[in-house]
Amino acid sequence: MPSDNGLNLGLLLFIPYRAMETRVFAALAAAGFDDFTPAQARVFQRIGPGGNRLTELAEQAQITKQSAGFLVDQLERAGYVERVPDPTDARARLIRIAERGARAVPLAAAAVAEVEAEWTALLGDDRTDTLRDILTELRAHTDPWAE
Amino acid sequence: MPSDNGLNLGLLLFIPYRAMETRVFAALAAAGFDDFTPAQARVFQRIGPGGNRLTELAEQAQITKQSAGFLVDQLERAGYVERVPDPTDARARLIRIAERGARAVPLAAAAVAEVEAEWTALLGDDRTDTLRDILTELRAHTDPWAE
DNA sequence: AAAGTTAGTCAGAGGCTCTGACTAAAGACA
DNA sequence: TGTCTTTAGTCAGAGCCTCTGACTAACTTT
Repeated sequence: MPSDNGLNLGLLLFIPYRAMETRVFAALAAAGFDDFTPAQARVFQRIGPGGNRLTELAEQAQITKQSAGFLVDQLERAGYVERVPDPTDARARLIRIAERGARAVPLAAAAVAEVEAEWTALLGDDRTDTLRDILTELRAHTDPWAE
Repeated sequence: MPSDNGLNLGLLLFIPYRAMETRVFAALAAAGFDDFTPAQARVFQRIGPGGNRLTELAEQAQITKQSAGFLVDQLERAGYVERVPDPTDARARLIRIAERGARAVPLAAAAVAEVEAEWTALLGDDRTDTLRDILTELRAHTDPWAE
């Protein structure tokens, strides 16, 4: 599906995304956080400071709540997240980052920062800022979850 | 894994990528090409004009050759690709786009173009060009397959 | 000619995601 | 209040995807 000018933007977006994911994974695995999968991480990544309901995580990750539940079960068993009752709704529970998860987060953030720094060294400050701006703008258009 | 300035670049790249993929899928499904999966498409997408060996497709898609073989089997059964002997190596076969696949390609390209046009309308010509330039530069750094 | 490498397949296991059906709690409303 | 509808989440089952390990056949190197 080429465009008139090189690869299509979809694939062009995917390639660095994949590179980032691989790097963050490798960094976490090297630090002993090797007992989770990419699919679990994609859910984990969406958990906000106050916790989220399963349905929210499912919608944001664009998977069914059954799939999200399956992944959260595993994250919970591995100690990355915990489920606590939602005080405002007895049907729901909030999924929160648990102790082991909280230890992984700064390592992941550091790995992200490292990759971003590499990219900035390559592109320069201005173009990196521009990239972030453009992607943020695109997000507002393509992601119903943009704040 | 937030950065100091909004979402991390990984997620920011992923969101529009996903949007593009979803749109292309929907367009193909609407035209009757609904008998293939995202995983199959990610392999199909890498097939070049002269065909490719299974191992090449596997490496580019970053999956094992067993997985690639599994997906190509299905694409072949559905008529999207065909395997022909590689004249230069009797062990290998070239995977080429077959008749049904060839009919899908222009539809996919049109869907990509439509989404890119939407994005251009949003961002403007200059910023779209800039985005493509930056991503192409990033690709050279993150993708061993960059030509 | 022998040894090592490469292309691809077979077999088996486990992980991911889906659809459909279900329970329980919440919200709407007469 | 009591009923109806919606929403949060789970259970069950099926199919798809991906991996590791082991293997065959053909090519390359020595």
